[in-house]
Amino acid sequence: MELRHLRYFVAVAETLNVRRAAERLHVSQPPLSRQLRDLEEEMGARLFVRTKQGMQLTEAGRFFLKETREILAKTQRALDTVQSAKRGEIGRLTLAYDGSFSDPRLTRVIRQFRQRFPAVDLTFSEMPTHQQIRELLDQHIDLGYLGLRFTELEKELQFEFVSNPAVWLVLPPGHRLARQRKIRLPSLANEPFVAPPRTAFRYRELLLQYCRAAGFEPRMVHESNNGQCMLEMVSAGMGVAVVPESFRRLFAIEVEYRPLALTKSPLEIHIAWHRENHSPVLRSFLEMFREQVHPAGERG
Amino acid sequence: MELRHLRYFVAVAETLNVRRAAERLHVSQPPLSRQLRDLEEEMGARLFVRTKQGMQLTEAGRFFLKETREILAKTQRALDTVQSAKRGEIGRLTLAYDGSFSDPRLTRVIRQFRQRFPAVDLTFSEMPTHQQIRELLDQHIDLGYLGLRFTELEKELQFEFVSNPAVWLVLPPGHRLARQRKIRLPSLANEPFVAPPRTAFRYRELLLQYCRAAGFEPRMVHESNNGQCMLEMVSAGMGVAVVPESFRRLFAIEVEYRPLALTKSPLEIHIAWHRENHSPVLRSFLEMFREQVHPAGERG
DNA sequence: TGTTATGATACTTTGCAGGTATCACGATAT
DNA sequence: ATATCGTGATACCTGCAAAGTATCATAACA
Repeated sequence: MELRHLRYFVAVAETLNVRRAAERLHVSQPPLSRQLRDLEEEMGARLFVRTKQGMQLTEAGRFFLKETREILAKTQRALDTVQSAKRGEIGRLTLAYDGSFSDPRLTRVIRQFRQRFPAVDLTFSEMPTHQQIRELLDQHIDLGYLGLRFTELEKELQFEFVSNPAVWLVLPPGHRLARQRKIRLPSLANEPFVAPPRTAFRYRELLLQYCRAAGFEPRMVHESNNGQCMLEMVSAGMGVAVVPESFRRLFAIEVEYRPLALTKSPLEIHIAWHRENHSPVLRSFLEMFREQVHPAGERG
Repeated sequence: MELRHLRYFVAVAETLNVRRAAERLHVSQPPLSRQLRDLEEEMGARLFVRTKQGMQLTEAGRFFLKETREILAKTQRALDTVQSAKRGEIGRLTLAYDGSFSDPRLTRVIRQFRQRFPAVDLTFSEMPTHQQIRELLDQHIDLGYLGLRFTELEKELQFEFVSNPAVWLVLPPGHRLARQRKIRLPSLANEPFVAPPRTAFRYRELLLQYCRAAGFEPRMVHESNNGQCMLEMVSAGMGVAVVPESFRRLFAIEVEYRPLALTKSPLEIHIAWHRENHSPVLRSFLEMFREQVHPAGERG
């Protein structure tokens, strides 16, 4: 039995007239008669009684009609579902972000996405950059939001630049440099630095490079475990630190923020996904994210 | 799209291996590959990603698999339903009985049938014989339970003899004939007869024939509208009547019943159905009814 | 480096859906 | 009565597409 048989059966059951049904189906009458007969033979039951004028459904036929209509409707829905899935309006999306680089644009996109595609099961979790890389490679998450670029290292991943968030100098309250409004790197030559967490080793490397370019080797002290910890240490007077601007919003810790005069921020926010991840849901999300980050008028 | 595509898709989705799926489907591998490709092309979406080792479902594929399984299960159920309907285990059955010939065997069969085929929507209603004939001819009811035979008249109907219920003479209380235990027809030559209802004209005709055969023309008085009315009239002393034995159970009216010595009862209970009614439910009912009326050991 | 698995492709065969012509039969009109 | 129309069924032909055979490209694996 094929769907063709069901489609033909419904047409005849609805018109109770083989010729008109054939017309509606855009076939000639004899093949339709034949298919009907085949269908009846296959299930070993009459679905119609052939009377003088037209056909009449049998008891079995009436039941079959009801179920057949449901089957055909269900196949139509299945096709629609696939279309939706294809357009990325359905499915699952797992994304991660590095809390140190919290970006209101990201949460805004997520909110929008939830609204536009309510059928998508969207989960996201906080995760440091280095862990995101691992999870992306294992295809455990669909999209990462990373504080640094790893392009050269990870050929299996696709990176897309988002922004260069500024970095700020953080001073203990009342620090002598706090009197200046803007501070240049060389002024920090003799300051102890609160080191970024070991996990953010690439950021640390970049900081070192900048300092060396400014002509000094920074003295790293009291390595911290996370952003909050870094600020606590600075607040306690253990040293100065250089942190992403997002920290100002994230932590309510009593420290002084000062702009740092740098030719270019060491930070590069990227989103990243696995090259072999062709999920249409991901594509939909990327589209929406790009629109948020580079609104239509702002391009080129 | 045909069910074939769905069956093939499920097999491949379950094995994630085209060759093994082909084996399971008893086809060779290339046609299966081709059908899969056709299916994907038709809905313009990839259902599988072809990787090094075997196939992997896409997001769309996973959704489609779920719905496809439901569709296939539903078609199976539809086929089963038709089989049940064919065996008369499902459907509708409308039957009527003439209350004047109420028969405990009929209600017993109905009770049994309800139990055995709970999925059958069984309705039955009281209806005088002549009306049943009309409704049978119009195919408004499936089965009638009639007090008289109409075989010669109604070629479109199929009759089946059930029984010859006895008729009883009904006398007003204290009537002179009530002293005899059994009464022969000629004794009634001079009695006024309470006539059966006009609708039961065939019964009336038969009664007349019997009386004429006994050598007298009965004097019919006070034509009644129904059985109850007949007995009321007899009870009021307006005359005598000849009624089916079921009246003794049906009506609690103060009259005297006496056996009537007749060579053969004028009553012939038949069941009847339309010749073109091939409803399997009807056939199931008939089978059960016959078993009740002529139990297995009693035949031949 | 051969062997064995994977799925895809090229080509042939064949089964069957669909087409045309026609029949049998009944209803209806003439 | 007879012709005409409408019903579905049947016989037969055609063509397409599903299924089969043989083979390839590729990757995993021994």
